[in-house]
Order: sequence, then C-alpha cells, then structure tokens
Amino acid sequence: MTTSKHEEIAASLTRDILIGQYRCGERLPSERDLAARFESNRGAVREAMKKLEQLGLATVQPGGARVAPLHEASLDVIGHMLAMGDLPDEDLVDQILQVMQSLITLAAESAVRRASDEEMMEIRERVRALLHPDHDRISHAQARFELMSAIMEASGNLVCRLIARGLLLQFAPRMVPLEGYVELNLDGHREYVQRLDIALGARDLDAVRVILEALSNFNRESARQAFVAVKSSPLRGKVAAS
Amino acid sequence: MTTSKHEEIAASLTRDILIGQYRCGERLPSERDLAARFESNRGAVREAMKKLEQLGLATVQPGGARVAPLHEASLDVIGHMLAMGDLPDEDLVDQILQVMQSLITLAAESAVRRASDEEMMEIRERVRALLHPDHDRISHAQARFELMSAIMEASGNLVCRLIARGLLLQFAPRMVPLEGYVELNLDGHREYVQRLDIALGARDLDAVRVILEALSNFNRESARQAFVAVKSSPLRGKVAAS
DNA sequence: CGACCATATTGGTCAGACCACTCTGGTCGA
DNA sequence: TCGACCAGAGTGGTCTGACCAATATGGTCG
Repeated sequence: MTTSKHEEIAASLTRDILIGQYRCGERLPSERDLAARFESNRGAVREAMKKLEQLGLATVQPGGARVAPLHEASLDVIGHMLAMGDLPDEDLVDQILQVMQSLITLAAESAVRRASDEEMMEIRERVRALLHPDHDRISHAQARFELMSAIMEASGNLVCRLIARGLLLQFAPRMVPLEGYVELNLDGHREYVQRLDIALGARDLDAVRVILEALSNFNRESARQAFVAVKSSPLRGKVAAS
Repeated sequence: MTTSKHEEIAASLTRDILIGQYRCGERLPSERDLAARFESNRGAVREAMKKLEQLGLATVQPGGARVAPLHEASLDVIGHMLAMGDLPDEDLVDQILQVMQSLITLAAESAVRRASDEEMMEIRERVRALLHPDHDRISHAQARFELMSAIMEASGNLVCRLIARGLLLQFAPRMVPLEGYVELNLDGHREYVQRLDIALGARDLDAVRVILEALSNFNRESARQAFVAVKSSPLRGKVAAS
C-alpha cells in the first residue's frame, strides 16, 4: 500500500458518493465515526473530507457534512468518474472530446490572430510533425499533445490553457485501457493535417475552424470505434484480476 | 477578522506568489518558519499549503515546497488573479468571456440536437425573459445566468457544465466593481435575442452559433467600455479606503 | 401541536511529538 | 584539486489528544 491513509479514505468516500451509496443531500457519517470505521485517526479523515470538499462532492459544516449535487462539483471529479468502472464512460469521453475541440478551436483562432510569425512557424512545425511516417500510436499521441500545447501557448489565453491542461491531465491516464484499440483513419487524417498547415500559414480563420472540427470528429469516431472494439474483445476485465 | 487563520495565510501566500514575490521554482519558507511569521501553528500553515497545492501554485514535497509555473496551475487561480488589483485584469476578463462563449455555443449546439421539446420551450422562455422591459441591470444579469444554466443543463454535457459553472463562480463576484459602468447596447441586444428565440425554435444550428457569437461580442464590448468608463471615473480606488 | 431550550454531538482549531525522507555542509579519498 | 561520500540538521507527513464554537437533537413547556 503506497497510498497514505487519507488518500485511501478519500478514494473510498469519493467512490461511494459517485456510485450513489450516499445520495445527494444525505449526511455523511461524522469524522469520528469514519475514523473508527477506517481504523484511522480523525486527522486523516479530516484531510479526506477536505479533498471531498475541494472536489465539490460534499459540503462540510459544523454540525455535519452533506453530499452535494453532482452538477455543483469541481471539474476535477471528471477524472474520478472516468476511473469508476473498468472502462471509462463512453458518453463522458465524448463530452470531453467535444469540449477539447471547442477550446482548441478557440485557442487556434486566437493564435492565428495574434501569434508572431515565429510562433506560427513553431506551430506549423508541430503540425507537420504529425505527418512523419515513423510514428507509432504513442509518439503520435505525444506529437498531438505537443501541437495542442503550442497552440494553447500561442493563443495567449491563460483561461483556455488552464482548462485544457486540467482536462487533459485527468483524461489521458484513463484512456490507457483503450489505447490498443484505437485505429486512426490515417489517410483522411493526413489530408486534413496538410490542409491545417496551409490554413495556418495563410492565417485563414474559417479554414482552421473547419479543419479542426473535422479532425475532432476523426478523434471522436476513433474513440467510438475503440469502445466497440474493446467491448467485443475477450481480454476485457483483465485489470480486475490483478 | 471573520476569516480563519489558514485562509488568511493561504490568501497571503497566494498573493505573494501571484505578484511574483516568490518566483517560479523558488523554495517557499518552511512550514515552521511560516507558522512563526504568521504567529500561528503549523497545522494552519499546513492547511494553507494544501490550498496552494490544490490551486497548483506550489508543489509541496518532503524537503520543501516550491513555486510552480503559472500555466500548470488549476483553473481556480483565475478567481485569485481577478482579485489581485482594485480592478480585475482587463485581458483576463476578455479571455474568460471568450471561453464562456465557446462553452455556451457548444452547449447550445448540443441542446439544439438533443433537447426534448419541453426542455427547448423552457430554454426559449428564458430567452424571452431577457426581453422583459422591467429589468434592471441585476435582474437582467440574473436572467442571463438562468438562461445559461438552462442551456447547460439541456446540453447533457456535464463537462461543459462543470467548467462553465466553476468559471462563472469565480468570475461573477469580481465583476461587481464594474457593474455600475456597463451599458448594454439594448437595441442590438434585443434584436439578437429575438432571433435567438426563433433559431432555437427552428433548431437551426448555424443560426444559433452565429447569434451567440454576436451576443458574446456585445458582452465583450460592454465589458471593454465598462473598463474605459471606470478608469476615467473619479471614484476609482474607493474600495481601498474602507 | 408548535415554540423553545438544554444538552450531546459535530466540525474547527490548536499544541506537541515522532517518523521517514531530503538537503546541506564537511570530510575523506582518489 | 576535485570528486564521492556520509552524518546531522531540517523538512514535510502523520498521529495523538485536547479544547472550543456552532449545530443538531430531543425533551419540555406553553
């Protein structure tokens, strides 16, 4: 057990809340009761409760802690929700991809408007890097990540950058189980990547927008097919055996 | 002093980091030193450090805590950044408005696609509520907030919803100093609101997108003008006197 | 039956201690 | 002279126990 006590408690309580063990508005057991249940001290329980409060899953006040409605939670719950089953929730994954597309499009528009020529060349190099033929899945994903980072940085939009980063940090680790099943439509993908390079060079806002939407749709479709593939695979659920 | 010790310490340290008192990568004083400096106990300092870590402003490890680069921070730092000066940073406000537009547009598209007729009627009622002539600034802002909430809920996109909510929660309170100076272009605004009502009824995706962009531009322009107005106002800085 | 109040319980805070790990500065050896 | 090495000081991580203020509870009184 490498995890500390309060992390263990927080994970357990988070899971209980997310699966509906404790329902919205319901009172959680007192810190002292939880300390006894988890055979720990109140300090550890207290840190766990802090974590729950930070996640927006519970409101803790003198008199007791109550479960908060999910739609009032913090963005950080997404990672926990993705980690709930043996596979991430398919709808949630698609929602994340949609939001990421919106943010990247916004950032790209901003970058096209205000990036210096040097920054734009840097971005276009990252775009062209996607075309290198010696990419396996992992290095290709890495290249896409670096492209996204470059666009976000050049956009000058800190808000956009922070959200995208926070979202990706929760999203990426949970997609590992699906990694082996994604099959990118490489031909169409390369086609759009080349067009993106040109559109960025021309600083053509509308073209960039359209191409990014198309690329995002590629990703969403790839994710969808990966879910289909993994669900029909005989290896499913091997994680639970470890 | 209604704020508790650890909140006071966290606020002080947050401010120090954001103004560059402690630079990126630099080591923060030890918890014991900070406890002595703030004439408090280590527990309080410790809670404050937890808060800093949650904000992504610092990484705390055995051996010492270090300041993290701003672009690796959590979205929650935005609220603190807005609260830094006597007025929110103008560029940051515009960035937030841009992101909000992206998210609302995404949610609206999703809502147009998948909302039931009842939900759509609910949304359109909120839209028409914006046209009521007996709105003062506050109730109009309230009505816009409720419209946004309805769209977000109908979109079925939890990720989008959580981000927008979190962002607005940090944003709204900091805009209070500007409230008196916003002058919405009511004629053009009403025009677009009416068109939005119709576009939603027709479930016209492109029209909704265009109208929301126009409305967002109205908001951004209003905010810009409010900054101009407040900066030329003789009442500036009265907050510091209290 | 409802308003009210005393009490038990809850979270909030604090003080102090111990532990495992990291960092530092000095020493020793090549 | 310079490098590796090592002991000690310092750090955060954790735990214990206690007290306080605010809340929730259940009984009592009107």
